[in-house]
Amino acid sequence: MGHGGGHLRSVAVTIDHDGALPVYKQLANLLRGQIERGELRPNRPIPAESRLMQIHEVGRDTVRKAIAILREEGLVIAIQGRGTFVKPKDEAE
Amino acid sequence: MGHGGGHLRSVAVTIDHDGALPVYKQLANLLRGQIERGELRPNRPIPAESRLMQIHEVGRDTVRKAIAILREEGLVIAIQGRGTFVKPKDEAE
DNA sequence: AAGGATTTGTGCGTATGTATA
DNA sequence: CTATACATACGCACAAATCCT
Repeated sequence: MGHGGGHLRSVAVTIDHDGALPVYKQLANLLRGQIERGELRPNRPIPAESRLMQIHEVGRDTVRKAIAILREEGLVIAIQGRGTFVKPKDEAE
Repeated sequence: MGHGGGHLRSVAVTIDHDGALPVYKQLANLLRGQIERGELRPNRPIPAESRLMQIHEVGRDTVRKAIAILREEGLVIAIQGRGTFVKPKDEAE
């Protein structure tokens, strides 16, 4: 289950500014993929907003909207002054 | 109870999306009433744009257009990074 | 204890795109 | 074509919490 197919599928690793999907949704999908593949590990911080802005060349508003999606999905938790951390799978809401 | 019954109150407290007046003008009227009745007090901030969006279920552009009217009327002053504040009555332009 | 750097939280300023009446 | 309304996107500024020196 999860996001579907277990076989190879092309997961976007770059942001398409002219794509059909809004940039913040693309970024959310990108980060979700990194979490699901373990590239961003549980209880570890994801890159800071300023880093994500640099890496993907987007504004802070876009970064925060993307992270907001992951927060609503319960995938990450943001802590003021510390960072945004990947939740372990068994984390209760 | 709820919204104050059906008294002869000419001041709208809700937004009518199908009303004759544009939503942003309705919202401006609503906020102006709250200021004049002292529900929004001088030198105090009015609810943030994001709050007004949630409360009245309108978009940001609509909120900003409403506030723009109050600014032109000299009722409030918006300060970037801080908020939008009710001007005291004796405030000079 | 004090100060600075980092990071998230909040809020306004502005511009553009899309849809509708 | 214009006015209204919402969504997206970037920028700037300040507050609050945390961390480090």
